[in-house]
Amino acid sequence: MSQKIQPPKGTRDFFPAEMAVQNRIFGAWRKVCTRFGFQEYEGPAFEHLELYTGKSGSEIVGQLYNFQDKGHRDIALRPEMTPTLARMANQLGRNLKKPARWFSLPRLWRYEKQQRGRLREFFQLNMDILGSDNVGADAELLAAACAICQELGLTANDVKARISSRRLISGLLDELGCTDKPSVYLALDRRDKLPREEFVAGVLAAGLDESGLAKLDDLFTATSLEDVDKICHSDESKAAVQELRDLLALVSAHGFGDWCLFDPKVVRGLAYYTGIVYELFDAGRSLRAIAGGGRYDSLLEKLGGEALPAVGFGMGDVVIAELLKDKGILEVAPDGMDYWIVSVDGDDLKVAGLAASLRAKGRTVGFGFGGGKLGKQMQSAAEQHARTVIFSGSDRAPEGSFETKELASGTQSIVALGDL
RNA sequence: GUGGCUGUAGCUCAGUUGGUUAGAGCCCUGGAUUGUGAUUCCAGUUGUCGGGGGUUCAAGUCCCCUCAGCCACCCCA
Repeated sequence: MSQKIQPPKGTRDFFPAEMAVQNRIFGAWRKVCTRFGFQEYEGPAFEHLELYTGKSGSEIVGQLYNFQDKGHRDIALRPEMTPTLARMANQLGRNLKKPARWFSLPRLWRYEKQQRGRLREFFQLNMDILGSDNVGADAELLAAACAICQELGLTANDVKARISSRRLISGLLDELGCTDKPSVYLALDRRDKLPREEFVAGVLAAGLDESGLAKLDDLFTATSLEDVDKICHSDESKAAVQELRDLLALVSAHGFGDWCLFDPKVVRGLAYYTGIVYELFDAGRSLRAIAGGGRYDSLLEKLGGEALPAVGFGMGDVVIAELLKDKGILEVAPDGMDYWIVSVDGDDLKVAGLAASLRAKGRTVGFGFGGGKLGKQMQSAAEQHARTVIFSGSDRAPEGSFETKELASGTQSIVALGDL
């Protein structure tokens, strides 16, 4: 047993049963993306290491599968799709029709310790809109993320999109005299995990005073935009509040109002978000985030292209599959075939010829090789989930007709070849 | 990368304070059934007890290392 070579840590084998599940998730992703008018793109599975260190710094290398190729180039398996997207968009330059609605279903690799909902190799739907600074683009993506969950059989009772705004927090921090916003974002992102003293110390070190700290706490315990409006006074924050109101109205118009709620605790650790941010969670909050995204208006410029406003989100296949499993809606009925041919007289040529003529008509057809006992052949038909068995070489059917059996009902009949 | 828990047949698991030849169900194979499956009955195969080392007269059981899985931290693009 231990002699057998196991799959590498954090990877999965997809046997037909697992592959059917995977295809169901992929199917929902493609279906909804297409329904929303998005176009699919793909890039290389590996990129120059620089593409990732440029954006995230060299500490990211610890989380990457990277190596030197035979030409001594530093290469990394892609850990995310956005840098590739940015690179491709930059390549098109002014030829990029804006706004571009693009999606991709990349396989990604991250050198991390695996646990529930997090593996070293996984798939992640990426939906992005490039070239629009309109809040309608944010709403469109949020609606799409919810629509995917709906397509997979989930409801507003199962999934909640928690929405906030970097711009809102940024405006308040300016108002409070903050001198180091990135470290406050990090502290806020971990506010409920950090010991209170540590959180307070971090915030005070970033230039806020006691009253500023109290305001931050007020913001984080706010449950409505009305509360927030009373706390924040800067033009930037007021504009951000209005933007959130517009977003929620739009998402309601999209039909997903009850899937969404304002949650000032959503900050997202990532530095590059500039506007609205959101994360989708299972209602019980027992799993990791199902999806997360937001607006990143300065990222493409930072990666060497022209300034281009952008919004996007990512949804991994692992957490959503865990949730579907928990809900008991993960299993998919195996794809059966239309016909299974059972040979009565053992004439393989006859069977192959019959299969060919039915397949030419688009029927799905299977049969056992080399005939064998009828009972065994029938059992194979049942195992393959065939709907109908055709008996080939039966002397009970006239020339040009076949004896058939519906496996579900057990009823047998004589059917002309043209009617199969 | 840090810490905790777990590892027995293809799968799910039992295995007493260390004690002879390690068990059950499912699955699988064959038969009852030489022209009919998913029901039933009968028979049969299943293992370096994750791997390596140690303690002991004796280790699935105790100790150390290692590998793998789960959980929490870190991180979360």
